[in-house]
Amino acid sequence: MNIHSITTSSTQTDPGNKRERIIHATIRLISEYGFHGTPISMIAQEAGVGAGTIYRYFKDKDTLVLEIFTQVNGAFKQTLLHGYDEGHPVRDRFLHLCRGIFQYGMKNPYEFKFIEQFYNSPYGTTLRREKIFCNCGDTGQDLPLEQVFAAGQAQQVIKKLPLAALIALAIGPIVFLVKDSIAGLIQLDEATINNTLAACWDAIHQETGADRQPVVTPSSFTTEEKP
Amino acid sequence: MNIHSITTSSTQTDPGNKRERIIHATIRLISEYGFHGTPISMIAQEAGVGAGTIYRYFKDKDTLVLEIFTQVNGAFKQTLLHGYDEGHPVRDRFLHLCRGIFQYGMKNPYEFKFIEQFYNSPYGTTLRREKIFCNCGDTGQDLPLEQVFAAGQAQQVIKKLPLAALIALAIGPIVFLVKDSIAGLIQLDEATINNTLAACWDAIHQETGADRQPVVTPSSFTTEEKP
DNA sequence: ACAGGCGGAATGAACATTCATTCCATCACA
DNA sequence: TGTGATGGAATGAATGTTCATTCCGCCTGT
Repeated sequence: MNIHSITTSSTQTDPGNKRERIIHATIRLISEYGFHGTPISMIAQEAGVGAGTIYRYFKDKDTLVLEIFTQVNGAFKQTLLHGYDEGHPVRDRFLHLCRGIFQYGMKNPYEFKFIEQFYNSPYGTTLRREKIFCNCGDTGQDLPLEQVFAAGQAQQVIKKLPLAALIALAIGPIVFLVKDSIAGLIQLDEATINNTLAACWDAIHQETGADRQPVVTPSSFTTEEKP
Repeated sequence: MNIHSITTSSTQTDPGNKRERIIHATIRLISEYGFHGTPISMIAQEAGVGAGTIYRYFKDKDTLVLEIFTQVNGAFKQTLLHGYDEGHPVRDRFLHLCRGIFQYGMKNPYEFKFIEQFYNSPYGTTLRREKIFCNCGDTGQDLPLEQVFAAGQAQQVIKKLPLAALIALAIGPIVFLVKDSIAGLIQLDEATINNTLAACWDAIHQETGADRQPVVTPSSFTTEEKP
């Protein structure tokens, strides 16, 4: 295949980039066909390696997928934190995270769908359950979304809803939209994205008397002013 | 394909019940393990029939699943229309439909997840794409959600966002929350459900001077919600 | 007695995993 | 520098398993 090239460091690390190729092939195929829908043979072909080679890098199919998930999920979370500033207002932090999810999905469609697939598999469900019921064993790498919600509730700018509901309201629409976009069902321009993210904020936003929209107040409705 | 419809008076045996059992077993298992993750043998065992019997009622596995999807999806849509009144205000109609999705998911978790699985499979994606690009071949059975959105936009009570975005904002959180609930990760009380649905409305709601709508009952017109 | 529904063993295709073999860069030695 | 030895990496045919589908003898209702 390759001529002498960069054979400098001898036989150690993955000359042909094979591990990388296997990983990418797996992500791409599983994101489309799911775990049981993508045989090892298909992965090998897509990666341009022999089937046996995969087992040189990964113990078995389960391990392969689990390892990829850990890596991809970690990178994803890392991406979200880029440019994230805890000092910013709650709304800004919220929008930053939501936009991050959005952009990650648009830029990494295969990884995004791979993560989705994983979370919706029995294994992913188990994992999520364990994460909730015993908060142990994690690096505290959790999405800072929870903290934003807590802060927002303390400031009374975010509705008093259970965490799960807030997460659903924030992330649900984004996942939905990104999937449609990836599938080629829609084309999103910048304005639509911004407006949709703002709408996610509207969903969780707790209105207070202080920040009511600066619009006309119908006098007929304001007869009672807090007796 | 066809089963002679039980030749006249067959008051006994088990003719209809078996088909039913096969269908339910398929829904339950596929909702959990996905299409490729549930072998025919597993379905047969769960249904309490021989593997061969399944082929007496369905041509092959694909047909089985497709037929079930058509049936379940139809019943689901039908459920949503129960008690639906086109004459009601936009917000009421919207909440009716959203609540319908929610309740259907809570009452029929296996069917709900089955539909999900199907829509997320390559076949489901193709189907959705066709549905969008050529609006042909359907019984006009579409979710009336689109009509609610159109009406709401005409009345300027719903944001001017692309249909896909509105759908994502409305349905995304519900699907998310129902899945969590089915997985046993959360327990939802009536108030939380109501508030979450209201939040979905907030997401798509276009504020005008005429309405401020904190969740409130008609009896008390207090616009302030703070104790 | 018999027509046809039924269960489940039979069948061949497809799958995950293994393994004997090939390949090739490096190196010892002349 | 040339030559052959060495060992890890790569491969795909081989292996045992599981799958979807078919087939056949049993059994039940009439």
